[in-house]
Amino acid sequence: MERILLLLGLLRQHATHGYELTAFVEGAMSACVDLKKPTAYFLLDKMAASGWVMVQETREGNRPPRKTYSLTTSGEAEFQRLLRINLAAFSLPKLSNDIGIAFVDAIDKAEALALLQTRREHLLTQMNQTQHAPQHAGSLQLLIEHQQYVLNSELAWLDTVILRMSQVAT
Amino acid sequence: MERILLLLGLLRQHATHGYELTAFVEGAMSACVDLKKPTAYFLLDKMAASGWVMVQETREGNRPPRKTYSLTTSGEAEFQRLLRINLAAFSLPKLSNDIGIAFVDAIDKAEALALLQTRREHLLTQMNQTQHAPQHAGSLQLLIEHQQYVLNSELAWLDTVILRMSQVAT
DNA sequence: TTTTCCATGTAACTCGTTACATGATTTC
DNA sequence: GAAATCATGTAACGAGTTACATGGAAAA
Repeated sequence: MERILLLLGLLRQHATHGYELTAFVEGAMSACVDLKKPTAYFLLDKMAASGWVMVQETREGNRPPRKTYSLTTSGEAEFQRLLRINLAAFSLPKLSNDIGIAFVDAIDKAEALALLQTRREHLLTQMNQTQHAPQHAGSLQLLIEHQQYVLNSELAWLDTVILRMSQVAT
Repeated sequence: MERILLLLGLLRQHATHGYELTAFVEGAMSACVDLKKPTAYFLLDKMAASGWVMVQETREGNRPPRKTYSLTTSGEAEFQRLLRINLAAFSLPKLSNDIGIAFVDAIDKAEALALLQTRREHLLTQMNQTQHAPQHAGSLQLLIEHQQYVLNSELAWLDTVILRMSQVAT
């Protein structure tokens, strides 16, 4: 549902074909969005079948033909509907990645600290990637800002855990 | 994989049957973990087939028989393996719930602010539930603390977005 | 000349959920 | 007497991923 909203929102800004769409999502938005090519093509088909987008095939020379999608009136309506639902809702993804944290005390303190340092480096790598992400127009940029904000706060939390742990007796 | 780690970790603390396990997870841990009964039963079967747990059936009177699971040596080894992988890794769930944020500017400022207020209330409700969650032993408690920390930081972020938006011209 | 890019898809698979089935037993 | 609790599962479904297929064109 978020993915449909995303595709409708992007197509609303300007009509494009699937390849360009997925290239943009997997490129410039890869830091905060996960949408693979087959899923995108599948959803675009579905959206066309639902009448939310119009398809127009174009062929430039001998290149593989493009299917250019553009929002219909009912597509705009669906976008507005999904947008309202999404903005009003809030749900944290449970069971994210820290089940391990719940059982840290099952292993040696020194090794646990080393593992958490590795985790910390992965986090830093992701922060780095996010900072090198290209600038976006308007509220699209909020997505990236949020991602950066979350990574920052996760780093702060991890550091308090590491600190607490290194102070406690083995 | 996180779910297997969770089940192994809980069974390591003390052997139980599926019903009690799922009752605990869906009750005391419901704030930070999502694991439904059928999934749990399915995974317990799988874990037994993999030799990570031993099954012992007991029947009390005319009650439905219980299958009590207890960790084997290879189960403990698998737990240790998964724990190390999980602690060292880090990955944020992408496309969480704020695709809508990316398209806020597609709707009227006043309505957007109202929708975000609704979102804020959902957030507060979740914070409330988390604060009423029972205390856990040892590092299990860290899971809940993290959840509370994340909710707090999400609230702070949402408030900056609301503030920024209410200051900007329509 | 081999790799990468363009452009679209299909098929098989994994993982998890929802809804349902069963049947005795305690609680209201 | 009806509803909730105990205790385990099955079947159908949905959403998304990976791996693969195709085939020309541009770049290295």
